[in-house]
Amino acid sequence: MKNSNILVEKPKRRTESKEVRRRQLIDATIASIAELGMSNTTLGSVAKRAGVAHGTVNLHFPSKENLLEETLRFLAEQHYRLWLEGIKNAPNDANARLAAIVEVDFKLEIVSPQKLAVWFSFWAHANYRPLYLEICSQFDGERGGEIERLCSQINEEGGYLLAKPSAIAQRFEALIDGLWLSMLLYPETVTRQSARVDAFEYLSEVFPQHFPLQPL
Amino acid sequence: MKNSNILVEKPKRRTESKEVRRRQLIDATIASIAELGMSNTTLGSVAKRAGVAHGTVNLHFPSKENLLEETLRFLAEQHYRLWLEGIKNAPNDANARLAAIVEVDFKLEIVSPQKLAVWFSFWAHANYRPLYLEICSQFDGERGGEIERLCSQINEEGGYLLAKPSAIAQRFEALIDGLWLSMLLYPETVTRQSARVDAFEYLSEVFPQHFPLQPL
Amino acid sequence: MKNSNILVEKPKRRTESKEVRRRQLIDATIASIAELGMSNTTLGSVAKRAGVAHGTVNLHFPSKENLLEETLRFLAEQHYRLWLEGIKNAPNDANARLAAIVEVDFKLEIVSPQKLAVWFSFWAHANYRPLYLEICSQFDGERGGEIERLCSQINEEGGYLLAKPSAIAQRFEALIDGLWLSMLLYPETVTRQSARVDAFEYLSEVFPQHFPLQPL
Amino acid sequence: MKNSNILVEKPKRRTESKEVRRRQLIDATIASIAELGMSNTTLGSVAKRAGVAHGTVNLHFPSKENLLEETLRFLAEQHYRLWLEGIKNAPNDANARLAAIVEVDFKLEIVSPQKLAVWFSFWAHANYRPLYLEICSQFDGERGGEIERLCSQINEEGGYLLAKPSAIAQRFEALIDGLWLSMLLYPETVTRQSARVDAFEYLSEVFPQHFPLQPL
DNA sequence: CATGAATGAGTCTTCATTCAT
DNA sequence: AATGAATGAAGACTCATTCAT
Repeated sequence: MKNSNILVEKPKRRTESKEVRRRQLIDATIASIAELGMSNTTLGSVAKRAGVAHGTVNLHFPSKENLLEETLRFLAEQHYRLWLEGIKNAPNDANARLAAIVEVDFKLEIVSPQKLAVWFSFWAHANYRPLYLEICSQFDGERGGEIERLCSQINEEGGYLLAKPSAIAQRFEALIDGLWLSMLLYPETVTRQSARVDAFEYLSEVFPQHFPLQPL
Repeated sequence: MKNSNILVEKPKRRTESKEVRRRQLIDATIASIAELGMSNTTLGSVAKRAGVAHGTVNLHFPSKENLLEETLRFLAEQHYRLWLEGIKNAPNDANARLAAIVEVDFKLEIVSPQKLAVWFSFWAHANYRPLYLEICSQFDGERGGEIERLCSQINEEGGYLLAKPSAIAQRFEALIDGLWLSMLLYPETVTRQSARVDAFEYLSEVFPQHFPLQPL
Repeated sequence: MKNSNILVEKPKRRTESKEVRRRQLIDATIASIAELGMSNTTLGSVAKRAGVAHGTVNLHFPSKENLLEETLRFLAEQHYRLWLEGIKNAPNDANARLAAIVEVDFKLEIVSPQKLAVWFSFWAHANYRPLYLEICSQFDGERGGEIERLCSQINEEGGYLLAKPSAIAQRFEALIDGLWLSMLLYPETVTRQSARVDAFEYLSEVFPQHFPLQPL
Repeated sequence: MKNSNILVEKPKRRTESKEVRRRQLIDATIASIAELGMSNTTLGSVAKRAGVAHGTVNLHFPSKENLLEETLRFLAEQHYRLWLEGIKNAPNDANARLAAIVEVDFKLEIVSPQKLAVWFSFWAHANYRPLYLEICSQFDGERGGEIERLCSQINEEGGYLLAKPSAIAQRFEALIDGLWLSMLLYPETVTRQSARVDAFEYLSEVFPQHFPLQPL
């Protein structure tokens, strides 16, 4: 009935606008969490930033909790999407792919000050909101696996004789997380650029041939 | 100014029991934040865990905000105290001192699951609670400076020819933070022991002579 | 004034479908009140049961209050209509007419579980929604008058020597209401049939010659 | 500790005052339901009538639903208490006891206009709030059993030859409920006194020797 | 010192009503 | 006529803080 006429665009437009509104609200949520913190983020603060009325948030998200979940999911999916794109477009050698991963991890869309704040807010709640962890973990696993694979390959190629590429990979991931934290806490001294360089320098330390030190 | 030395506690109260009660409430706060998250931590949840009545919390801390600050201060102080002790007791060579610092950073008293959760909760709020940052930053600065100094010295001693010991130092700190996050999020796979080893392996990578790889 | 004859519906609308839709919504209202209670009945719950969109209810009824009024009016009218029909079709003797009234009062269309629930919901609000009472009272008065007249006549015919037929009539009406309540509260033990028998037994008690006890 | 000194009255006073407050809030709930109806009764309307602040209601009752339940329980218990007292103080013959039951059922404490409104509000919700029914049913069952027993006894004593005393009893209970409804809907014409007389007249009709008609 | 009753501001959520499509 | 997105007022409930005991 409603969609019997395939040429009718209305239903689609409605749906679209609904998606737009959801996205708008998620953006507002990110802004609010970044600005006020998760504890001080209220449906009011979100609605205000989205420029809509109070009740509109609950119209699109059944509950505040659901809004937060969807916000995290959005961040996770965005990271995943850019990550896929990054490794797809990278040359097919291991170090180029690893580099591509790093580049994504320090793209503005991923680690804007706002989004950093949101990521850490969610992580701070991971213990008692298992769903938060779940939302991230699929991608995290996939990414971790890929990094490990790449490290293994590079290790072999270079004959670096390092015992456990898996340890290097894990350490590398931890390093990036730590750099993210530094960027969050000390944005004046640790910038996106400096952190990115830092990450690459780590790769230079462990895989000197594949990642020759950039002369600054 | 007001907080010229943020980590130094107010002069000792008259009654000892008052101090005891304060400590009890801070412990309860840590437990509550770890268990319920910061957003769900209420004076009620703290009082319950401390086994005292509702109003007692406000008797010892003028406000909830102050309780949180004092809790963070307690954690920061504890870390500072153990850190001081660690480097005081360490042999006087640079790598021993650096190792001592790592040991402290993975002591149970510092990175128990509870305390990890609390640390990240505070960091997640650092952006809009500048005081939180302030409380940490004095110690963080001192520790960072020391690490940098030690790295420089080791670098010189070993003739590692790495361009910037300061970068190594920063990267090292970031790595530790990242390991903390891994311990928080994936306590099953990243334990205190494994994370500690990871940190030392990093030192082995950059200062192989000073930190020879431990054969497992 | 405005409601000089409260039970008479507004003049027929232009479109037939409008009337149909109104009836559909009233049925949905009855279903919703029966299922969820009056407090939990929302325009949403009504729309859902009617299978229409949210805003459609307000298209046909200016307000929720008006919808409720019209629903009550519908019930009252329906009772009135069946009552008129019942006494019209009854033989012309008093006891047959009284019996006819009882039969109507226990017809499924009048005392279905759903409708019972709705009746009592409205009565529970009669105190502060005078209009509800008004809607019922015209019919109630007429019916009460008729019952009293019939009782008087029967009383005279039978020479029962009961002081006040008016009291008998009132008592009889109260009994029926009470039986309705029993049917509402204990549908398992008090059924339409058993309640009907009960009502007739009462008539047997007071007018034994006119209503001889039915041997079961 | 707290109660070590048996002479200390404080703890008791506290408890007492808590009970007093609860009662106060239940009274306010009854007043509000009677005045505004159940749907329009809010925690605010209750708090206002009790002369306390908004949050105080939730301090003593975990939820609005619980407040309503406790209110119903209070009414049911009050009825039960007066009923027990009534039959305890009555002479030991069946008709006196039956009369006592009627007297209780029309006592002002039981059928004040306010309380009538509340009773019917609860009954109107009985279908989807099974707990409401549960709260009433224990007493209702006990009372019903007693009435039936008394009717049986009276029937035997009088040799009334009425087939089923149980039916008479049920009818009697229904009649009282119906009279309550009349009192609720038409307080001007059906008063406590008139309804009480009505009930007794019914008994005169079925048990003429035991309940001779009162000459008015 | 400690208690816990009371307060009332703040938050989430629901929902009647409006209105653009 | 019908839809359903948007609104915002109102309600239930929470909780930091106060204060009498």
